[in-house]
Amino acid sequence: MEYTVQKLGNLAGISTRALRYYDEIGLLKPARKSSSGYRIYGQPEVDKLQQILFYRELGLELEQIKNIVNNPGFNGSRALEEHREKLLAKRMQLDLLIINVEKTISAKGGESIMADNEKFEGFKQKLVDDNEQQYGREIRDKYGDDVVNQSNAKMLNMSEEKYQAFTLLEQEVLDRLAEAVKTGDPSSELAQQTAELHRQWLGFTWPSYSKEAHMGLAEMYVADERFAAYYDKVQPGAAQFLRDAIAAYTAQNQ
Amino acid sequence: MEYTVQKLGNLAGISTRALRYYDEIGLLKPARKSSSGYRIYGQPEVDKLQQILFYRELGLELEQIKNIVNNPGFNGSRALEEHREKLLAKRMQLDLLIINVEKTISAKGGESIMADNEKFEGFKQKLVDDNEQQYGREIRDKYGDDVVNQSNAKMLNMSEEKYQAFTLLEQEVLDRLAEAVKTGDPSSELAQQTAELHRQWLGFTWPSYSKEAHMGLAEMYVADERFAAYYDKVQPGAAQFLRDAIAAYTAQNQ
DNA sequence: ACTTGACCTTGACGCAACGTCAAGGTGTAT
DNA sequence: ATACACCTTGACGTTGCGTCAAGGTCAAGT
Repeated sequence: MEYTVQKLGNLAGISTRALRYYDEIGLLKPARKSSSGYRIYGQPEVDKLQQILFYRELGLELEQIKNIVNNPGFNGSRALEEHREKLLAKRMQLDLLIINVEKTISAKGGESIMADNEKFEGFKQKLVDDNEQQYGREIRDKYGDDVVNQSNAKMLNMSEEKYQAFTLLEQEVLDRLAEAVKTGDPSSELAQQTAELHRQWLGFTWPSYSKEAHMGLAEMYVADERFAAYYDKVQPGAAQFLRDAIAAYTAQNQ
Repeated sequence: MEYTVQKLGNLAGISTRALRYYDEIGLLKPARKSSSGYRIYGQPEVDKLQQILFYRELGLELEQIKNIVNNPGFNGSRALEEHREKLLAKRMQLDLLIINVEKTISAKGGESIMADNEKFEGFKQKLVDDNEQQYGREIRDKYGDDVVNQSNAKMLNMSEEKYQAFTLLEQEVLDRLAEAVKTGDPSSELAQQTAELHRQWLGFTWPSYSKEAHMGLAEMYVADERFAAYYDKVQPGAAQFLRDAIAAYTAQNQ
């Protein structure tokens, strides 16, 4: 089946202007031009447009999309698998915002206290995630990790060194957590070290620290299974354990 | 606590440039200016910025956001409730895309057939949803439904009359489904009428119809509980029933 | 007091991704 | 031939900043 700009635009839900623009920039060329000059698109273009729309949804710039889909080595199936992963990640990021708004509602109702930095939970993560979507895989493969890390660091207004320390500390939290969980005791030395490391990690993105906010975040980790999953990859029950460790940590440092 | 542009920008994950721009357009004015001309923000501005970021996340233009948050009647708590609703809707819309990519992967693997129009499921819904976020509540309240419906119709490249018919038919499907489900028989006259109405509804957005695609969509309705919920609001089990009705309908019209 | 580096200001240019409009050609049904 | 929907190219304009320049301010260290 063949499509002119309006048919294809209707099919996909984009404007004819966008299709002409995509032609102009070399992102999506029509299969051919009719004798009267009309753009005629075919099946391969339909499939390619689908890919383009997924990439666009994930926040990539058109020039980037162009470089990806027009690469001779482009693999449509593999790309689809990646879209899926990234859409799931985007969904999780959206979940962060939903939880944020729910917490803010709760705080507004006087049921809890919310620190200023908590009010922006999710938005900053979105920065890094969006940056990762845009530059992550392709650029890492091509230029190595530094370019992306620099960009992520910039997003969070950190030096590259600081960002590296940030990500290393995150890994250390996970590693220490894995060990601590084996003790089965959230107030054990290892568990308290984990909580302290976690606190240090928070220091990178929080302008100020409070035990309440720390505890609030820990509660969030277990309040929703989607976030518990991040820590439970270390060990089932690790998110709960970390919450308890933080509870002990914040109570002890009162 | 008070913040200068960089502190507030770091807190919220936005650039100093954005904050200055927001000041410039009157969206977010600082609490005061220091003797040296520095912008100084306080607690009310922090809360307001959070609201702005939620609206921005939901796709509203800054001018629109400005009109909303600077309205003397603006109610922060009510706004937060609305953010929550809309974020959940956005999440559902994202789920559509995830299911689409999963179906495309399946089709690529030869496990199923996928029509061209199915490849863009979710993207077109995104158009209407985004439009609704931008213009829905406030404009409907202010000017009535027609302005938004016109805009939605334009999004889907329909006349206003066609869009009205489209939305009315959608309601009719739900109404007929409610009745049909009471028969308990997916091949009953009522159930088959429902499936026929559903097919007509699809005719508004699909350039071509196929039984396979129809069946595929019906499977989607029950494959994921998040979408089943849309039909199950009629009656628990209605999504399943509709799927079965469509199965009978497409088998019978073979 | 002076220096240094981080942070602040205003002003201005430029960009991505189109939306909109104008002028004129094409296809199809009546 | 007419009418209407759709096509083309060309061009201007918009939104929301990113980036840069020039110069002022703040705070800690010497």
